[in-house]
Amino acid sequence: MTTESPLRFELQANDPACAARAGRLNSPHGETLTPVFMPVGTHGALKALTPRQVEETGATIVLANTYHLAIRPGEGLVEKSGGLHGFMRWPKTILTDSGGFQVFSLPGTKIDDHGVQFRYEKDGEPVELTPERSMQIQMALGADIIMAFDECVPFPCDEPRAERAMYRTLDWVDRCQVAHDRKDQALFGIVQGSTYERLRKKCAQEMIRRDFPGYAVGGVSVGEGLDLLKKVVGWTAPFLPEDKPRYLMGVGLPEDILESIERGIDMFDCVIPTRYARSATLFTFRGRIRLTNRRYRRDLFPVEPNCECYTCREFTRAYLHHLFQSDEILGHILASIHNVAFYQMMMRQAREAILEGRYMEYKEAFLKEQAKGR
RNA sequence: GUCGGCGUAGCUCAGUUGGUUAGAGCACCAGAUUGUGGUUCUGGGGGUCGGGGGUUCAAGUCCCCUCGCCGACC
Repeated sequence: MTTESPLRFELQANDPACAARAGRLNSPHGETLTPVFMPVGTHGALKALTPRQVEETGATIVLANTYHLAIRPGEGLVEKSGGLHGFMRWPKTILTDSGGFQVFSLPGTKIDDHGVQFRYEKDGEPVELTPERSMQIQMALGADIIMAFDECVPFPCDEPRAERAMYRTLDWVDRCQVAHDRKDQALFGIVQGSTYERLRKKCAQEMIRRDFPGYAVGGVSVGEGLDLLKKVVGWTAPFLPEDKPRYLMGVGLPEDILESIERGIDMFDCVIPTRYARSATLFTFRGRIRLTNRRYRRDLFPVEPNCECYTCREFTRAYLHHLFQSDEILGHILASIHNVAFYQMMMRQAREAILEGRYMEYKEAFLKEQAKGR
């Protein structure tokens, strides 16, 4: 049985030397070239950026969050506003996360087979999320891609607990499929299994059997580090269907992303470019720089000379240093523009390299250059 | 001129009846941040305790002189 999906994924190229792939992902809101990085706009906004500025970075898909939007402003209002696309005025593709990660990231949650109770809320009412409720919210929000409600365990996690969470995730994904009845949204399944090869493979098999238009690898970016991340991806990605997009959730740093592309991942999201931007940490081909450092006080060069973003075209490091020292909002804006643009540039280059069959060379050169900055 | 109050980190201040190596907040410097609460966390550099003298085993603390600022009164 094949689920009909509003998503079309076309594989364009496989790198001859590794599992890296280039493809095209079409949603009702346009085309996205893969591998792709999706900037995160949890509350229906990429912090510090207008949708126009986000588009100018080259991003064609962004992420928002079920849990946060259900609490405020409530999915009903969003639905009345024309869904997330109308509410936040982002015309391109949107993916919503299910709220599953908040089980891991928010303190004071109570979880059982039925669902999760969040007791942490400081403002707004305490919330309960179940697979059904998560689907209900995500259908109202109206994103093009929505995620199954899963249980994400912390790291480290012993195998029995990881296994219980994995089977609960499988049970919940069945309930998500039953509850999801909108044909203009694609529901992705999420592979869990912590850092255990046996569980990852089992979970991948079970997800594939349920036939989704795309598959995510979840339960990473919880503090496991690059070595384990590579292993987990290596145990999972090769078993996922070739003709469906593969999404590594919550990752990550440039090196995390490049290593995972090599292992066959197509989609990424992470708060790092935007969060780091707000604390003055900017990405360059020579590694990260921290603009608040005194050494940039009189630095009249752009953040990254080879970057064509608005920030790098127009402003010096010294000016950005000054903006951060003065707590000017513009510092956050310009830094966010650059970091998001930098990630998009990195993904374009990776894609080009795959299409030309030289991905490994590209990755090695990129990482070598990054190391020079240290 | 007289009387009173105050001088401790860049800033605002705490410092017990005299008792180890004088503290805090902010600022500054440097790290951390992975399906986001613009946060938060973790380190670090900084002091002739206005200056000088005295009492004492021991003084930021008590005494004397002196300098500066503030207030009140002549």
